Amino acid sequence: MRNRDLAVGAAMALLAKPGASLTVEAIAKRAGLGAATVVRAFGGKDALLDAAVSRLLEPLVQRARDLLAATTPYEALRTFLRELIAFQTAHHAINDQLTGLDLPATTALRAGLVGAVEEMIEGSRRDGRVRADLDPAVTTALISATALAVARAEPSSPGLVHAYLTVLLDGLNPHLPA
Amino acid sequence: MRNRDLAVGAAMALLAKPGASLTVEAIAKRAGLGAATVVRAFGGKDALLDAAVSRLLEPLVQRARDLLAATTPYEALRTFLRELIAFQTAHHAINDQLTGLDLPATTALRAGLVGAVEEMIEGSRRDGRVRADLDPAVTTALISATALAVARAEPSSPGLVHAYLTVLLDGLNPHLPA
Amino acid sequence: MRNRDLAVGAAMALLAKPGASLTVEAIAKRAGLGAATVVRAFGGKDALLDAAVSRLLEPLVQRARDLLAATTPYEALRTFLRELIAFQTAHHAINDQLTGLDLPATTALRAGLVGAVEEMIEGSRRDGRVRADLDPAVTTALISATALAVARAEPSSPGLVHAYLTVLLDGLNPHLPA
Amino acid sequence: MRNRDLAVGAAMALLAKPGASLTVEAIAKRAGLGAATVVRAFGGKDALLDAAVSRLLEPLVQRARDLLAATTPYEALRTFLRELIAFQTAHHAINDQLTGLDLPATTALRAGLVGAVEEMIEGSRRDGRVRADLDPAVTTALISATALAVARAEPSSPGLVHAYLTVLLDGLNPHLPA
DNA sequence: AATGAATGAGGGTTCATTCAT
DNA sequence: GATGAATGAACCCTCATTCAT
Repeated sequence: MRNRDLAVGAAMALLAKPGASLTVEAIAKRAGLGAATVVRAFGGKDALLDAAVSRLLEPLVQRARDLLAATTPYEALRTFLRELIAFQTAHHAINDQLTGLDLPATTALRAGLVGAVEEMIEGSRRDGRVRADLDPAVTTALISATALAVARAEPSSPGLVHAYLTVLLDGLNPHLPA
Repeated sequence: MRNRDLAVGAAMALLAKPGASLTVEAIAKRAGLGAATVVRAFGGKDALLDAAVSRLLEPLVQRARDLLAATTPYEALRTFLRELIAFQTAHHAINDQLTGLDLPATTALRAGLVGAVEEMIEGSRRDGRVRADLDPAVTTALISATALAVARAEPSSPGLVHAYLTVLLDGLNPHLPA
Repeated sequence: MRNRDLAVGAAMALLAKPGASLTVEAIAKRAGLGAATVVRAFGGKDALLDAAVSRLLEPLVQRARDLLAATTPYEALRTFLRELIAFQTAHHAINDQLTGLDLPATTALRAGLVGAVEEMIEGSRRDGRVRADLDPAVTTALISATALAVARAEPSSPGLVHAYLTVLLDGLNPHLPA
Repeated sequence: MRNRDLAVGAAMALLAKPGASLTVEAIAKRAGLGAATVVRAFGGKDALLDAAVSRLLEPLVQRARDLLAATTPYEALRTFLRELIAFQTAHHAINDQLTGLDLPATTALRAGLVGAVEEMIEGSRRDGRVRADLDPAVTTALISATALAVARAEPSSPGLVHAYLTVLLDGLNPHLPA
């Protein structure tokens, strides 16, 4: 099963490379394998990419859960947002060329990630660190969508990320002036 | 040529239809033309889509300029943001299937749009309506990236848009609590 | 639409050639066309072969109907059987490489052909020319299956066909010795 | 080798299963072996299938010889025809997916089978049980071809087999009415 | 000038066969 | 000797582009 790892690794590398063509042949070549080999190892392109994206997402979801367990929801949110953006920045292509594919494991992980963020939001609200006049689910959706976008912005810059975090967290602050 | 208009119109319609296949043939069929005619009229698929997207973007840029001329920068910003999101919502596909294509006119218009937003930001800062601790260019980039993302979020909802505008504008408010 | 005819003709020729490989590329090459052209003209391999086989079967079905109208059922049966075998002989491959394909028009024509033969059988029974102790539908199935087989036998020979017709028709004779 | 037996057994089972995919891998999996092992043991797919089909045909040929030794040629013919059809019915795929393959042993056995049937025919003729106006070799070919076809007919039915045997044997009867 | 028709390039997938372990 | 793994060849299909009419 070393092939699976090679192929997944190659796909992950390509996912991280903006503009890379995600064809089976390109992935196989990068893995030093034949195209037929990677197809056989996974049973189809979708399954291969599902495995690759899942492998990228897994530690991220785990990290979100760890943060929730280790610190306050609001601190978890602040920290995780930074890391989420860094991750997305490092994997530009992860949401570009994947439309139309069937990626069940990836979908499940994404749901897990959204769930973790929602916990952070809800906890922060209970702690009075996040405004209570917005629906938690909507707030979560807002964060997910915008964090992803900031990461994908061209050109990306540390300043942009900082501005995003500042504006977002201030905008979520419950103690706003009238 | 009248055919150019027909083709551009068809492409615009398809761009607005999520999930539509943006093949030359599909565009030509919708335009009531032959595929060869469409290609010949533009010299390639890229040029055709460039024309179509430009035509979609043009009134948007114009609207931004009109708002700047008609009202205060901050009011212009608030109003334009809503309309920008509505536009993106109505043209989901506009940024999905266009990666990797060479669209010079579209790029120029996007720059114009960004420029107009930047003027709004800068004016708002001068008027004390937007915080001054963030770089205007970065703030503009932040708005552009996130507005687009909110529009493309699945599932989109009025609540999400409202939350976005609320959080963003509050986060940009210069009178924040310590 | 001259391409369609060329492609269908090429497919028909290949169908008649025992052992010929019925790939899209082989058909296209024989038609003097590119593989993509024939696929485009029909929308898929199945549709192409359906058209080709249908075109082969059509005159045969028509001939069966004409015979039914022109002469007695029994004469029609005798004549048609000879022609059916000759046809199958000339198109060996017609039933070999077609398993697993979706050929709606062909299926319909085959049903029409079976229906015509059944009419011949039933009429012959009424006229006392075919034994009545066998179910007409079964008799039709028997004739269809065996005629096809005789045609496909390797090596085929006029003697075999004659023997088949003799044995079959004598075996169907209602005036058998005790 | 024990593996040869396993592989041949698996191939035989798959040959009996209509619609089964006769790939090397499918055969190997059913045999509980690796695909490479199966190929290595036989030197190629053709040789494997040749062995499998031969093993299926062998007892059939033996049965034909036994019948010839045990009873009158005509009785042997009648009995064997029934069994031949039953065999073919139970091994639909045996002649479907085998076209184009090189199966020397199978070919030899088929020849042996045809030889046995020919002996039955010739003996029956000598005994006055089968008409003498047809060439024995041709009559044999007729029987072989049609028996196979009846077995493969879709939908198969006991009625069809009975009709076939009735019509064929009556048609071969030497005492026909003028 | 317009287009139906044609196609080369490229994509995903299957499979008999080969090879390193 | 057995096999998981690898692959080249072949297949069907899509699509932007070109060409003859």
